[in-house]
Amino acid sequence: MTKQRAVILEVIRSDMCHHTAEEIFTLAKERLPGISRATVYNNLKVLEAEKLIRRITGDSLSDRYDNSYIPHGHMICEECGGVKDFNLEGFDKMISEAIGSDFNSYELKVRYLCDACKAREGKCG
Amino acid sequence: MTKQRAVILEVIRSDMCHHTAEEIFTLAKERLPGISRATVYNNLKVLEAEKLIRRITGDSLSDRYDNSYIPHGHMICEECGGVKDFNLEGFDKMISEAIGSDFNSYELKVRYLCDACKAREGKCG
DNA sequence: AATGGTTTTTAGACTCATTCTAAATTAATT
DNA sequence: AATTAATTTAGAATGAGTCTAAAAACCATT
Repeated sequence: MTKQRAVILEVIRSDMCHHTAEEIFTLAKERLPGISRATVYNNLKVLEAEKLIRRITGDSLSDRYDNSYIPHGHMICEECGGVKDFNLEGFDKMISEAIGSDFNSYELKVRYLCDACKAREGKCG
Repeated sequence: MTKQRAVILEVIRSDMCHHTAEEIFTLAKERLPGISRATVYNNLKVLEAEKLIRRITGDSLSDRYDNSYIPHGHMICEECGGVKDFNLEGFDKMISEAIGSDFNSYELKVRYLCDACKAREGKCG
């Protein structure tokens, strides 16, 4: 665990946002001005392999990172792009039965309209 | 519906594979040698907006396309990369309840080890 | 079947996230 | 301290996807 890797992990754990690699790079640079982009990418891979973080793909152009490796759902507002976590009771068992096998992990993204954007619907401005 | 768009749709519907844009481009070119990559990308967007196909993101470097717009799960073998479809009975209702709202669509990917790769595990060669 | 207007296609340039590379640095081990 | 292995760095390279501007196809109306 180098100091670069520690800072990257701290950045990811410092809030509940799902940051992109670029955002993590910017935040890490505030503490380690010399850190390189490649180091961020390298360590994001290492940290995911160590199951300390989880990569979430396909929400935006760039991948994002979740500070928890434990699988859970992501609900994404189609209007504002905001991402929230949610859990599904008994979901693991349900998947195992559906696919007829154990599994290693899953990724679930639900696209919806969040309350704030729903309230704004149809209004001007 | 131009002839380019028709060919692209036929290519996607011609098998149960989840092709990348590049693969679709190559296959479409066999029938329309003059077709351009940009046309493929444009039409994939149009076809998804029309709910005739569905984009699946994050399985590999490039996006893939499903010949059905109806949401369903994808089970992806971590060893060979093979993708299969599967369905979850009553899943829609389960999600609605979990997120406390209606939703527009979802994407579910499960990573596992397929039977063929499981059988190969630990063997040499 | 010519007209004018809109939509689509095309080729290639462009963007941008991510990966690769090779040299330099750091950490770990003897 | 010397040796080896792992990590970091800067920048080049890759490659999926987007953008652009000009040409072509399509459409509705005379």
